[in-house]
Amino acid sequence: MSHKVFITDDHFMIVEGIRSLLQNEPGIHWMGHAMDAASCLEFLKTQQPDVILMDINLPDQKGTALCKTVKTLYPQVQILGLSTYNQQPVIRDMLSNGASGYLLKNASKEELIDAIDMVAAGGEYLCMEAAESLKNKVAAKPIITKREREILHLICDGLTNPEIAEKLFISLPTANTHRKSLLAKFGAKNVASLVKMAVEGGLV
Amino acid sequence: MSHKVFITDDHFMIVEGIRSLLQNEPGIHWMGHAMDAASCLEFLKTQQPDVILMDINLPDQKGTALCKTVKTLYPQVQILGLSTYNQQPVIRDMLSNGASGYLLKNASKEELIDAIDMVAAGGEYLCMEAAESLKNKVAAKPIITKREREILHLICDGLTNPEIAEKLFISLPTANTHRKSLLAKFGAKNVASLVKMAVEGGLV
DNA sequence: CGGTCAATCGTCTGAATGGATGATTTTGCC
DNA sequence: GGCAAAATCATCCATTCAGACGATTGACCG
Repeated sequence: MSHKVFITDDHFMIVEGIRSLLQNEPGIHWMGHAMDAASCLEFLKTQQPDVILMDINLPDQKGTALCKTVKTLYPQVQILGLSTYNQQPVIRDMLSNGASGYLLKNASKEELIDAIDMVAAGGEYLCMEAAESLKNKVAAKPIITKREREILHLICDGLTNPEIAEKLFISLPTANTHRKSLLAKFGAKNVASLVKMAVEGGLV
Repeated sequence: MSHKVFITDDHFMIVEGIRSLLQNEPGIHWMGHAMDAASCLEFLKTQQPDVILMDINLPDQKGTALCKTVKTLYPQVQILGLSTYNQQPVIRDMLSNGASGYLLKNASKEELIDAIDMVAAGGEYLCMEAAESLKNKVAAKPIITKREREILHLICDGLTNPEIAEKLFISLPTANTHRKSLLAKFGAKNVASLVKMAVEGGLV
């Protein structure tokens, strides 16, 4: 039986590469592509593929958000995350938002087809690098509140406690409290490592 | 006349995509690809393309370094930087290391061919996004010394002045001096913004 | 209603940072 | 050899940070 495959990626060259790889492949039915989240959802209104290859970084929406939306509206559609580089927190997010697998863009043709077959059959597929990095780092992104995220942004922009307090119309001790809960939640011993984690975790 | 094109990129899908786009294009002679810097240099020993499409992130070497090497050994070869996302400091590095242009991987087929024609003719090509970001941000990466880079790494890892001093067998005032010259060179008012710039600038 | 948690405000304190300024010793380079 | 830059060390001082406490308010939820 033939798997219907759709791709959502704003990188034209990637789309073209995958199309070229898959279009003459028996067992794969190429449905087309979307360059952003909106067109992807538009497409899904009329047709549902078996598998969507989905980029992490889309122009109008985060891949993780789109992933969640799609899985809510069309639970039977399997999603395979696609990304250029190995980014643990994002992989984690994708999987927890319903993706069935994750693939790096330097994967071979065989790996790509394997992955599609696996997730179309209801299984899971993680490329070696992703699996490796999920094992090694237990660095789960902590759950922070809306206010804390605000403070985190300002800290990353180099604002001090007094400046944050002034900007948000709160007292200095309050700003300090938020800063300290951020440090505690991230397990960081100072702003330096906090900022590094935040930037690398894509929170900024 | 036909332009000889070679590509160096470790992302199989990209290579495949570009090959698919270019192989039937009149005026383009597809020479093949290399997945890393070493094979690229190996290939150049026997044949020289007119244009090399070169990824920024290679497994064995930085694209910028390879760029420099190639331009030193084969000045007549034109290099076109290729990358997924828009990263000002890297673009700057590529250009100052001899690249003739820069292209994002979401470029269209027309843009790709235009770019190849331009640089093959000895001209320059910058994709709109890259040109834009080079104009907007004057945030040139400051020149820092080897020692300062060392300190910068430790700061980003969350080490304090006393810890850095102990680790590098230098006195606390010295560690502090290095930290302060980093802040001065980056124009950062505290570690938070320093770390952010360093991480975003790809120095970590 | 009672429990939990986010968000706010507070005090106290030692440690670390950031700014100013100057000096000495290597080291690299012409 | 001699210059310039890098790397080292130093003192002084105000500000800021980070840890350890505690406390109140309001919102949401079972």
